[in-house]
Amino acid sequence: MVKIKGKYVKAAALLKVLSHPTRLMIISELASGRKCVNDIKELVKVNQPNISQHLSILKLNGIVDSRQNGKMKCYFLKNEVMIQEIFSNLKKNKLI
Amino acid sequence: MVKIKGKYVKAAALLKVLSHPTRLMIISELASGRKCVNDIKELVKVNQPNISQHLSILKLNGIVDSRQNGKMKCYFLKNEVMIQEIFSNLKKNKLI
DNA sequence: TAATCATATTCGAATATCTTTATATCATAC
DNA sequence: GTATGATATAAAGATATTCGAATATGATTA
Repeated sequence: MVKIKGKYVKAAALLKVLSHPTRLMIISELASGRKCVNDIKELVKVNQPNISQHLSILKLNGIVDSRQNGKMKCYFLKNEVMIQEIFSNLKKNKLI
Repeated sequence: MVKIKGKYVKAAALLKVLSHPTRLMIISELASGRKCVNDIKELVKVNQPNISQHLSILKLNGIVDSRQNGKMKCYFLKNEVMIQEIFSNLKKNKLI
């Protein structure tokens, strides 16, 4: 009766990516539309390298993607439906 | 336009508790009914102190509760609706 | 009470994560 | 090309997490 642990490892990894206040706030901001790094930095009130690092983690984990926009770089949610669902779940449960 | 960061801190804290494969597996097992520590240990295939540690984290964070049952201790999901929702969400998105 | 089964706690080592500071890269304008 | 604005990366230090080993506590029965 061995459960397939791999799935839990993957799910846990995604949840871990989501389990940081700054990253949740970034996702929340991107849920209302794509934004460039400087905007996100202003909205989330975290210094620039740190924002970049968190964006990098989100991107590596397939949660956001980015596109160059002049000398700025815009980030947006990649799998919006899934994230929206997880977010509506958190909201429904009064977690955000 | 400052967002209330506190909520994100709380939500992130909950997600962090969920973001461990062993804890996800424990929750998954408890989703089908209360079980005592030894049963969980067998199902999840983790040594006893480690199971106890994870159960303790889950309990401290209000995800499970326990009741003494003879010389055994049974654990069960505390806020089943919320957990079921988060789980059905993960399942729907093929994460577990 | 002593023995035993069941579970919990403590501690240390290894590892991972987070933040800050400094520096590097990249795209554009001049 | 160089300068500048925007973003990324690297290194370092601080903190947190995880696990296993040893030990402790708790409940029950003899």
